[in-house]
Amino acid sequence: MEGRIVSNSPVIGKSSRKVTIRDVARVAGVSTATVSATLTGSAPVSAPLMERVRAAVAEVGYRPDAIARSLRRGETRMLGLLLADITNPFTTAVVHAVEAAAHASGYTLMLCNSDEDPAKERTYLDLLRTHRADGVMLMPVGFGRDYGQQIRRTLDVPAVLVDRTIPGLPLDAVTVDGRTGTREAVGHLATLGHRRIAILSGPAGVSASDERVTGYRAALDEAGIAFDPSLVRDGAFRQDPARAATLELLRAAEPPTALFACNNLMAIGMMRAVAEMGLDCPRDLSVACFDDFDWAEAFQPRLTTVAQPTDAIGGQAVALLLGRLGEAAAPGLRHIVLPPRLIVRDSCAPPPRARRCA
Amino acid sequence: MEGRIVSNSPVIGKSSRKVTIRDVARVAGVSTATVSATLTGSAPVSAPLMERVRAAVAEVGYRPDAIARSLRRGETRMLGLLLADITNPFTTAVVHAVEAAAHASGYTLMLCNSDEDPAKERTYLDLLRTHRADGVMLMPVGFGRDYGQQIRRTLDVPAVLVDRTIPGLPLDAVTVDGRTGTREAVGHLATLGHRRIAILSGPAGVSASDERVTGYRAALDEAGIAFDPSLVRDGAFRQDPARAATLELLRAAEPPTALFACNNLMAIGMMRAVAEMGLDCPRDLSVACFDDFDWAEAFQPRLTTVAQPTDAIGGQAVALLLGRLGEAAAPGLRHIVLPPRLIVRDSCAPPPRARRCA
DNA sequence: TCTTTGTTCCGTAACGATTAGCTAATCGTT
DNA sequence: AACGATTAGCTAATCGTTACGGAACAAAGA
Repeated sequence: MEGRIVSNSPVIGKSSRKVTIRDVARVAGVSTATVSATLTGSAPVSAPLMERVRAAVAEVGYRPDAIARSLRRGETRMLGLLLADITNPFTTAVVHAVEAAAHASGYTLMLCNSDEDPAKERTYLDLLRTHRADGVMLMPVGFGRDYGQQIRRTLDVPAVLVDRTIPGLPLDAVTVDGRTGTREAVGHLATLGHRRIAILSGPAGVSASDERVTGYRAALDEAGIAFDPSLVRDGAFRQDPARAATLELLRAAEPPTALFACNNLMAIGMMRAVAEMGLDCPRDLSVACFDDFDWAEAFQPRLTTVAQPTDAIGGQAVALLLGRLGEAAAPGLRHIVLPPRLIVRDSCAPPPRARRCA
Repeated sequence: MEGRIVSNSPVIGKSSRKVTIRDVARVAGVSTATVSATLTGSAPVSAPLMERVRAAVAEVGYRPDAIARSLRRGETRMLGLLLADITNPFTTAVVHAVEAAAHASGYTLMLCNSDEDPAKERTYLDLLRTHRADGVMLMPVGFGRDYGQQIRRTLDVPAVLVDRTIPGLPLDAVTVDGRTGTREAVGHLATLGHRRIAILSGPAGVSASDERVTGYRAALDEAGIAFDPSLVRDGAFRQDPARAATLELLRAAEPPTALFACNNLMAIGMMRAVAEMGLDCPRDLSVACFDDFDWAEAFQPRLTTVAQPTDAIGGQAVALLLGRLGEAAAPGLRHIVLPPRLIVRDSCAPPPRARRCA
């Protein structure tokens, strides 16, 4: 006979046979109903039987099967977490809070990353439906009227939008006040004396970007600075486009003296461009951005940022979603808007009048 | 009658009634077996019937229920992803690759974050068992002999260790060659003329840390530099301990002229300390670290780093795990060791002899 | 005409847990 | 002692899907 089996089974693999509730019942000498009752507490069980059941559970090494339970109960205790970009530190900070809150409430997360691709997002929305997630937290990537409608059609469970809202999509949402945050940061620049302040925006139509641009214009108005459309550049919330846009801005005939990036990725692209141009910050140019980094304290220039309350965002998102899961679902839509916080560091200074004098 | 129902149902909620395969079968005038066969292709179905089934599926808006399918088939097409720290950019880069690979193979991820807590890790291991994940990818947080045994007991499906190995835990693994990476980086510092090179290590006993310290000593040997234990400080792979350790090192009687941090978090802590001491890098002090950052090009000092191939790590981890899932599980253990890459930037320079002369 | 060989398709028994519905048994109360 | 009320535990149906064994029927060979 060929094909001997060498008995070195070092690799942990699938176990021999599934231990079911029936095995426990048999060993304990009770019915499966009683085992279930002791384990879930759904019905009263006498102390001695409980003891026998627990002993039997330990003896046979029984773990209840969540799949079977989900099928029967009609709930999975799983939440979909559909992200636009898991690589983004802002996202991961939120995810961290979401995970903690969900875990504390006995929910597990299904990780979905759309990679900024609306098609992949829809695929995942479908997947979450088939896998019967009890609810979904969504950082949407698309925009436009049709987009909202399509999500609406695919969605079939309670959902919460995180970071962005979608017009015409009636869902609970948790966002931060991008208008105020940007207004304060740009106001800070204006106060320092800057008159030509450029902004790197995200895609037009995305709420998080639009709000921030609105805040920018508000700050300009307050400072009595005329709005110059050529100082608003779309950096698509991504690093490379932001870098390119910054280079264009800085090479223009009349370059800005200050730059504001609407998110962290664009801030990196912006700073690369600044470094490439050989400019010293904040001497030659002042910069600031939305989103904070934990390394902002450690590298030069120490960036002035608008920090988002990522813990609160994640926690509130889970709270909102779990609120919808119970029977007593409040009727109206809920939109929680959290305040950002301006952190002033070293990257902003008065504009270089010296250059003009020289 | 009190309690009118106001017909403003703006919130998307649970749908009315579940559409099952039976509904499709009824509408198409076939058996549920035939519907299943057409949808999964598990058995031959004639063209006309297929057509009718497909039409019926579209008509009633049927989505197969993955929970029921999992129960019946005994596989969930879910993979557990048990992370030590989702906030770490290295981790998220790997997760990004893992997600892409898993998604491409039709698997969904269950996101678990142990937050560097062995107890939470075990809780999640249990949970993954309960939820019947088909396999697990694990970035372990503990160490020591007992630790491996405990994981072994809890684990019940194929698993792959990522980034770290555990002695006595016979599992497939994907890691990078930390020894070579560190040896090259520290060698680079030695070549520049540094003799007192300090290293911030992770916890002793963690493979990723031990390897890197080994590489450090190898580089010292090659350069003919005597090993000085006081130049090895445990930064626990975390930011604050690394900052504290760096301050101690720099305030010592005979401070090092170069610093190497064994991971990204410690690099940040290290740089904070350097900034706090008012030292200019690389003039006063040279620094380098394991792990690369995408903002390393954008801020000062532009850090010299040892970049890990995160895409490959994630991709290989999934490949290894999926390989174990099929019937034809290869007998032996597999351990894939990937090469890191030294990226030389501006943070290393010859040591400041000037200081000694002055 | 009567097998034989193939094809489709259907009925139905799992998968493993929960729970509605039921049967006894126990306990006070009158 | 009889009665309802309460309780503990059991049986069996159920969740939605897949896969096994066989039925029905057509084509082909004897």
